[in-house]
Amino acid sequence: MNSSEFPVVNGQSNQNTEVDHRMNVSVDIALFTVRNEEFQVLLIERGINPFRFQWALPGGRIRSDIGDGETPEEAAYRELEEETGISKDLVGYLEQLGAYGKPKRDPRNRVISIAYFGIRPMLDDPKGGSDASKAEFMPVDQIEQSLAFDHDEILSDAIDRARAKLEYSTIATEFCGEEFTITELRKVYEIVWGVSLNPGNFQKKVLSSPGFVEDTGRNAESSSTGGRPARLYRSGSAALINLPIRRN
Amino acid sequence: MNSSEFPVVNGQSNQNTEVDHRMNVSVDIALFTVRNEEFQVLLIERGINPFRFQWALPGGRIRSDIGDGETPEEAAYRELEEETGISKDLVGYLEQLGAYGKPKRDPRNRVISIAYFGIRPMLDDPKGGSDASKAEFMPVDQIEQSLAFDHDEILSDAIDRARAKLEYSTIATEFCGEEFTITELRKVYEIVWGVSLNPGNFQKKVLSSPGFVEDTGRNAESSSTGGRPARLYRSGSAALINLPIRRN
DNA sequence: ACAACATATTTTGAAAAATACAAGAATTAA
DNA sequence: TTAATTCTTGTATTTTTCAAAATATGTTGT
Repeated sequence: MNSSEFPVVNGQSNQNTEVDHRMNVSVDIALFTVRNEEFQVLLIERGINPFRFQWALPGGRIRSDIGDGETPEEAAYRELEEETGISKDLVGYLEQLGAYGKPKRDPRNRVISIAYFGIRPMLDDPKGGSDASKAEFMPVDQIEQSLAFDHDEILSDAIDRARAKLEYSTIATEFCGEEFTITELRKVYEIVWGVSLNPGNFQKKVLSSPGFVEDTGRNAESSSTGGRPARLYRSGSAALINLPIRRN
Repeated sequence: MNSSEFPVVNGQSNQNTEVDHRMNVSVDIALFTVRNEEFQVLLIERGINPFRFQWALPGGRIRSDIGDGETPEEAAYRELEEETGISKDLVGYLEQLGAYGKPKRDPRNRVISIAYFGIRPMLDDPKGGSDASKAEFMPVDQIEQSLAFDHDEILSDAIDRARAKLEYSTIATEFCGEEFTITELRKVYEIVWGVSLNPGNFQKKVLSSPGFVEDTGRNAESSSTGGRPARLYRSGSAALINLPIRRN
């Protein structure tokens, strides 16, 4: 089946090796948070064509002129800060979603994009990007227009990934602050999944999963609405939970 | 935090746009099978430097000179066939694993690799690649030397992914032929996970998972060693199973 | 040929574990 | 005291595990 009689090796085609197959490689980041009881994602408004004035995921090209060259993950953090002002230490979690490489995904030229999905803890400050570019967290189910490039597809995959990871991992704690109550954690599940969960069962499940959360020994400040003060927990050492939390 | 006062947009850095950041993009494929009661992966022996005579995952560059340009997945199938003679229709399953982009992963120049993980049904024929290059299925736990490039890392991730997917998906059936017995399916789990499972419980779990398998109404040919003839099943319509199969 | 045994698949049953649902107890503000 | 909220407990149901038995065939010995 091989058109050549020579062994073919990785990273080296059997075509004329003078042919330049290089292409642009970019990163795109779907950074999620829970704010205002909503599952939100960070978007920027594009300032130039193509897709000028349309919303897009933050991102940009991986640069080869920084040191020995940057890793895709380094590029993701750099672009996130450049475009939205959110620095690496404000990102609680980042993992690669995958590569998106349809030939025409960028109308200008061939660009392969490595997409990341990340989580930023919910904070009280409602501010978006800190620089001139327009960057905003927007509720994922209230995005009316379609996003630039293939970012609708990337965002859809990222949402699926985020929802799936809640089941069998402890990343839900990344949406919370340093310390949180079980109810706050449950609200993350309820908001991201769009369901309601039985508080008692949820509490039992979380506290019986070894390493999910760690008791701080202190209680949360009692709210102005009364009620028994909730215990404060912090994130535990486990990354995975053996018995999944179900969505129903 | 942004060093520029201009809005920064996706796929377009705020640097001098004349700078060429393009790089080579390749695909690598970890194609698994179960043969000879072993969990095996397809490897090729490299014919040229770097890493000459070392084993590597099959793969190669995405080409931009084919039609409008090929998708990464098309490149994966093409490279697989070119390097090992295994055509697309012999691959039961293929999914993207992720992008690997450490700056020095290829000593010659910057190459981003998009890795795929695939499954080929177990077949009786023991042949490897059909062309001049040396391609062989090798048991994953008997790979002594380290692989070329960062393929050890890619293979390790692919193995993890394959093992994890058995739990909550029906891809185990992709390791089997068109028709199979429950015991054959159980052996896939046992071999890939390296555990032994209770036959009765496994049977109950599989048959009670809607759409996992479909009864053909026929039995397998009785073996020469005696025993009750096993019922023949084929793969069902479901891709996911709600209650996972546990490794224990 | 036929009984007795071996081998392998499939089914059944009971104990244990996990889950869902519901109710109640604890704590504090109003 | 009442209301609101968190935390705990109890019970019925579902799932899972472990073990044994039933089924269906091949092999061996008489």
